[in-house]
Amino acid sequence: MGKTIEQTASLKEACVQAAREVIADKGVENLSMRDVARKLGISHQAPYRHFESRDHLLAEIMRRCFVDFAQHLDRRPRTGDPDIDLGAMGHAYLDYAQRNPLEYRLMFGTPWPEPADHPELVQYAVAAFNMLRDSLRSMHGNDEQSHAQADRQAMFIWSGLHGMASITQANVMQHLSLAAGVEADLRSDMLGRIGLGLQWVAPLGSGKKVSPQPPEKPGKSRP
Amino acid sequence: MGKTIEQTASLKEACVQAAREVIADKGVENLSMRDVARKLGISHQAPYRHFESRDHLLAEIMRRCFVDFAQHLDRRPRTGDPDIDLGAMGHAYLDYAQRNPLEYRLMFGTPWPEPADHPELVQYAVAAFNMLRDSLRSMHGNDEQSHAQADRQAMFIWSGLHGMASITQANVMQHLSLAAGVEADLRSDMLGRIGLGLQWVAPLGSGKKVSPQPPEKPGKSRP
DNA sequence: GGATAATTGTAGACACTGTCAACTACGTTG
DNA sequence: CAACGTAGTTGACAGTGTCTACAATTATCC
Repeated sequence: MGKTIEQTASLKEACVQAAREVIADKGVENLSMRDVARKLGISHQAPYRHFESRDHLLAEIMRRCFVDFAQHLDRRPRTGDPDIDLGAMGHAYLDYAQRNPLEYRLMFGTPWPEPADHPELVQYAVAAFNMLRDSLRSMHGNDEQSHAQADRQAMFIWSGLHGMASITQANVMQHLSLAAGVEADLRSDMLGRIGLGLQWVAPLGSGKKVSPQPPEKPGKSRP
Repeated sequence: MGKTIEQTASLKEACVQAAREVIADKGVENLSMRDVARKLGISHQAPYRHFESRDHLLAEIMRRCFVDFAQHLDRRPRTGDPDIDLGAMGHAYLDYAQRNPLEYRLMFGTPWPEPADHPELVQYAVAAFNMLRDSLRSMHGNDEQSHAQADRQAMFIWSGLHGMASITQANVMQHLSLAAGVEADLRSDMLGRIGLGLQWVAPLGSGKKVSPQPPEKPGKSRP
């Protein structure tokens, strides 16, 4: 049987597409090479001509997700004000996670294959992170100290956003019986708190110990 | 062949133990019912007398992890000062994740089985979350407004901690070429920022929109 | 052009998985 | 003693990833 696919040259492309469809309705863990082969009407070994293994196929899909993700972050509206633009980036991050749950899960919720075997994947993932880091670095000086501060902020932001995104996707909040209205305004609240947390600087005499309670006097949080 | 296991009554227990060992050296995704059966020298179907399916075995293991985890959080040192004790809880959380990476991954990084089929799992997971929530609620009033504020703080803390824990476990930081010293003090820094973020209260006239940049005047973060 | 080599796809096997069904051994209870 | 429920065994079945051997097609080089 010869070529049931239109584009004979792009079976590789077709595999990726088919795999994404399979993932979409059966989940990542239930994606099988034989599924994509069946879906394309080709032999179960054909995909192996284009992808060394199931992991390599998955890695390619993940890589593309990171490209999409970075583009999504980059295409956010910009005002010129670094603070507001940073907030918009956080918004864009959570937006992507909410609108592309499968892709987000794939990138950040699936156990990664051995990084050494998939250097391109790592490279594109780092590129996505660098969008956040560069954004922050541009708001500080150019010395080592400022870079460190920007990186700390980047890790803080990423942690908060990723944590919220993955908790949201786990559909676990419905079991927590949260107080009324909390779930509805969660995103705004989280972004606000993250913004405030960016202000943190380690106490002066901090060799090892850093007291976890904040300095003094802000809002009427504790009535 | 009769009973190669000492305690004949506790084959169920032995299965759980064997499964945890398999997970420990082959990873969750590579845990197989037949593996645990082999490890115990019993037939491949014997475990099915005690666990309806692989998912049910996994759910039982996860449930126990949540028990351990809650105990670990509960046994943290206490000073009586709610702020400091809360900080210690964050510390304990990250500590558990760092010292029990397999268990943490199992609870928070593995796709959950259908919650409806495993109500006990959900129940124990919620109990762990409630330790954090109750801790926060005890620092506020008893009205609905205060409860909502506590729940928002709980979600914020959990997001930050979980985000950091899972990023750390993913071993991805080594690829980010972070500025010197950032990775070393990351935990203190994160806890400090989370503590500061707890102070956030939504701007007064906030119907839907909340500006993401913080109010005014805190530390010398931006030189 | 024609021989040669590389690429692409197929077919069959192997070892592995989860799980269903039928079977055996045994302690309890009527 | 007979009936029965329980725990464990054995054997199947439909899946899986991937190895190997094979055929067909296409590109390359003299």
